[in-house]
Amino acid sequence: MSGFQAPRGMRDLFGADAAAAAKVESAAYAAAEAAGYQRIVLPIAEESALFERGIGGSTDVVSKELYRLAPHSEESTPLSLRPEATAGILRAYIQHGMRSAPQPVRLVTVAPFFRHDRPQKGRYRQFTTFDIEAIGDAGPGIDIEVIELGASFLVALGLRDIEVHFNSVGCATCRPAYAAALTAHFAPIEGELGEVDRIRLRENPLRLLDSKDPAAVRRAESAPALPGYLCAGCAAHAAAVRQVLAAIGVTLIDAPRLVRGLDYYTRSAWEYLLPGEQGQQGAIGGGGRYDGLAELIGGSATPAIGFAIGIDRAVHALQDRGITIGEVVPPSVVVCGIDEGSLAARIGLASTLRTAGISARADVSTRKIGKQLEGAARDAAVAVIIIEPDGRLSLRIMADGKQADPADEASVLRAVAALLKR
RNA sequence: GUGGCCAUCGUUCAAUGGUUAGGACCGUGGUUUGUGGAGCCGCAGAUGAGGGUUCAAUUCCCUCUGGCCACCCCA
Repeated sequence: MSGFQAPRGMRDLFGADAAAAAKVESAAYAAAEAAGYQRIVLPIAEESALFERGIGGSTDVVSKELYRLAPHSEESTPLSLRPEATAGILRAYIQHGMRSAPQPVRLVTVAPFFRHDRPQKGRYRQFTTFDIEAIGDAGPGIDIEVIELGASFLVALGLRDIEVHFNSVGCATCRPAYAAALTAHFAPIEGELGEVDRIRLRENPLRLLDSKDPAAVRRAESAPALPGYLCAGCAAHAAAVRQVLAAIGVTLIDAPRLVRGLDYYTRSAWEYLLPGEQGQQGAIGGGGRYDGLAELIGGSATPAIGFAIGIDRAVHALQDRGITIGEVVPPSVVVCGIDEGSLAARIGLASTLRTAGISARADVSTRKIGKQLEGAARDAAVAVIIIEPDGRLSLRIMADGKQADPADEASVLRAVAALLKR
């Protein structure tokens, strides 16, 4: 068992796992496209500066987890593997002048992303997410559309007990005042805080609300609440989102301490959570509004909103609940032959069947017919076509073992088509 | 990135400081050489890597690699 292994935190997906992931991916595209979102396929790498400026140089995602590519030559611009989708999508929006298209521009992608984090179940260095971005609309209507789209996608997958935790993190005008209030609130106990929390106190006090440190948790209970500090615009926006979602049957759970990890979020911020799941499994996705991001990366002011749902985590959650979403489906017809000379005929006939829209494979072995039938039976084939030494074809129905008398190709093709139609 | 637990055929479990590391599943071949998932009989396949201790290491120690858990972070 020596030799090469897949890199740490990166997996080989095959068999049922690959089938499930593919199914979730196609369900994601179907859900998004049905709602008017168009696919966008982006480079797997971008200029490092895009992520540094867009996501925030002080975030863990950029400061510690970014896969920076070794420069190929002295002139080359530093590139990094994408750790998330939003920055790249907004870059494409700006680059291609999508602001002259009808707004909002609705985009969807299901793609792999890379973060150099310590791997764990549900947390991989290469992971796949389902991303939706709606760019160019300040909401709150589009907020509601996007939040509902993600929630109903997860419910339709079979995760009926998904919870939507919602908060408003304010905007550039109201958040500074709240941050100052939090700093003032936690400052008296600075000495009791851990090192990490002390840094947060200085750099991003909102994160203190997320701390697991007992001292910080206790202090957080009496912390001022964000809603009280929202400006009139943000408060009205959040109220509208809550009200309309309630009206259409999407229950929001208020999460005043929910603070998304990336710096660019404004106003609406939410997470899709599975209650009762341990570790990484619970946080299946999250989203937010990022009205300031376009300007940060050199575009004109453009409001935007989006979410990311982890495909890997969704698959794990489904598997943990015993929900089968995808399985390997072998071809329904196997073409066997009595003697080796029939190989060309076997492969040719299998191809003909496929052209006719029937899934089929040839048995390309030199095994005896009994072994060939055994293989077909294990693949749960519906029918087997046996090429007789004289070139005629026998159709055998696997369910009952009935085998018709040898016939010509045209009539066998008709019989197979009729059989599979039932 | 910090701390902890773990590592035997493809899978799942055994065993052991000392001849050929065992079973089950899976795979593969045979089963009077042209008719199926069973049965029977075969075959193949592992101590993650590198060091060390020892007469002897898969077993003890160290490092690395990888997995999992908590933290962190987030999808």
